[in-house]
Amino acid sequence: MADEQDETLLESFWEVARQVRQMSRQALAPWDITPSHARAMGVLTRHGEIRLSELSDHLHIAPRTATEVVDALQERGFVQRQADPDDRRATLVSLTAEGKRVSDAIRSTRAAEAERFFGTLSAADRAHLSRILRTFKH
Amino acid sequence: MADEQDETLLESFWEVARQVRQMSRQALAPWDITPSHARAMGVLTRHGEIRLSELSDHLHIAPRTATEVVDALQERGFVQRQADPDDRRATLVSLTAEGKRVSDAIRSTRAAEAERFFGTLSAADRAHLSRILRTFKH
DNA sequence: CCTAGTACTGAGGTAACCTCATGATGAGGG
DNA sequence: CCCTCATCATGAGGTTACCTCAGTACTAGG
Repeated sequence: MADEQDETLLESFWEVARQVRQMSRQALAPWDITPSHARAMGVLTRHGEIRLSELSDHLHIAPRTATEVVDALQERGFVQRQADPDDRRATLVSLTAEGKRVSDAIRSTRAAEAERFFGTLSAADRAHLSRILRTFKH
Repeated sequence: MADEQDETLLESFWEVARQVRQMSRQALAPWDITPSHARAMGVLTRHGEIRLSELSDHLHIAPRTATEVVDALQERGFVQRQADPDDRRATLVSLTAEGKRVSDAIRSTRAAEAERFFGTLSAADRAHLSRILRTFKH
């Protein structure tokens, strides 16, 4: 039945997600950075200087958690906090020069790993998968 | 380029995986059980009485972690430990009657949730997705 | 029977999240 | 003008889901 198939679909998805997660972790090992920190840097690369709350929105995490991520990245010298001149409650977060450098390096390595992972798929299947996944866009 | 596309493919995948995880959590809320515990019960449903180490293999987790999962499920009365008569180092884990009952209930609810989630896809797309995901099978 | 390996578990740790409470600030109404 | 209410970040403390390393109990092979 459809139910049966959907459950295995769910399981297959879970399984592949697990592999993706593991791959991601390995790809990031050279920089000794965690996936969630890397994702935060990706958002900062794409959006530039943004508020902490904006960052948490993009990452789909609670603001409090974004604070922790920024703490960690700041400690490593990858991001910096600045007071928002327009709203003294807010703090703006941005990548440092070092952060940009590392973010770019990560980005290209990740792309290579993704290529290796999804490379076994035919171009048609890749397009298909991409289209199907996009239909779930919130 | 392929790189660019693969990176977004990776991101799309991540995004959908996040939704699936969230859905899973919600579907399990009525039983106040966590996804990882539910998965362990699923393995026990499919395989019956097995060793703790076998359980950890099926779940792709360290044996030590399986110990913790079984501890929790045992405390709730869903599984039981028995000494393996053939090897006194080993312990066999199995579902209790209550555990079986709950596992079945979870299974059908999960299937319904999966149907709701993947239901927006056409039958063809579902088949496609299923096939593509299976090609990653370790 | 002695050594090497295997099965589980205690101890302790990490990543990635969460909620709730609090202090500082902004914004709109009276 | 000030008073209330919402919003921003963060301190404190918790949870889930993992991990490694060390130790104890046991099996198996020579």
